[in-house]
Amino acid sequence: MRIGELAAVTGTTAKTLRFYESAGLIPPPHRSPNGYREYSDDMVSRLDFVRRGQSAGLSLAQIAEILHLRDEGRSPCAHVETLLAERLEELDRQISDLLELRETVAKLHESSRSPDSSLCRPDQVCRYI
Amino acid sequence: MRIGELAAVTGTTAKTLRFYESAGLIPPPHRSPNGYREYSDDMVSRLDFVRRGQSAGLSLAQIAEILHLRDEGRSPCAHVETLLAERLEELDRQISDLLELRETVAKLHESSRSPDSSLCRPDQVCRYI
DNA sequence: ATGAACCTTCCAGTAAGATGGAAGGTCAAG
DNA sequence: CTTGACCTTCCATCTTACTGGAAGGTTCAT
Repeated sequence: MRIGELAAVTGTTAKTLRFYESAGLIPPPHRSPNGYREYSDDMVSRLDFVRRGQSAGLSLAQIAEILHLRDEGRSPCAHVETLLAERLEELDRQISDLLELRETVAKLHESSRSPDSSLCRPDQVCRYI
Repeated sequence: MRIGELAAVTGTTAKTLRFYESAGLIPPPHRSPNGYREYSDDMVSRLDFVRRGQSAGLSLAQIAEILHLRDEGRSPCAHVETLLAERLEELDRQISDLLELRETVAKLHESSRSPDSSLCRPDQVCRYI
């Protein structure tokens, strides 16, 4: 199948697939005599894996690592477990950071809703922040 | 005060201050005869405001908007309230997205911890993702 | 007079994941 | 024969908030 069809099947674009190739996520495919990329069917599942990896919050670089392990015939299981554990820790950090920020912003917003603009003095930028 | 001193006082760098000037966050200051930037003391509070705005999760562009309103002599209160409300909505969206993602990743990670590698088949990239 | 510590401008690059466009080749249908 | 839908490469751009470095001017202490 050619790049446009593969893109349609996997819900992405030809542009993105060429980018994925340059990023090492998919191997350079065979070329037809006219120079067109010609993909085999198993690229579909590989790209599905990429999409699932992204849904799991992994970066393309991490997804590429996993794929490369597999390409070398090695089982990526242990590495995947590590990546997922790290991602989980990072998510917990991000979430608690955002919750803290949310509290800060909520307080600022609450105070900004009291329409007591007499307290708004020109010698400061904004009393709410 | 010169740029290095202002940077030290406000906890940033001369490089960043020049960048802030180019981004319209601080006005171009007077220059000494030798061409050095010469800042007045009220730049300190302006930069403190920038830092507080960032702590509230506002972008430099949003902070610049607020400062420009104030620079025009207009009260930014109403605009600030809108910005904070939008930021709060966005934070809620981000947080719930991350919580959802955390659930997904936690499940994947849990299943990846069962060391049943007999299920790891070479014809798929990784059964965990 | 010389070295350190400032300052200046300008240009380039970083992360991440694409996206847009130019200029051109290929192929099938009408 | 031409139109339209594909495909190719390469280069530039987007976002955000800086950061690095080159090449050079200024000031102060020793």
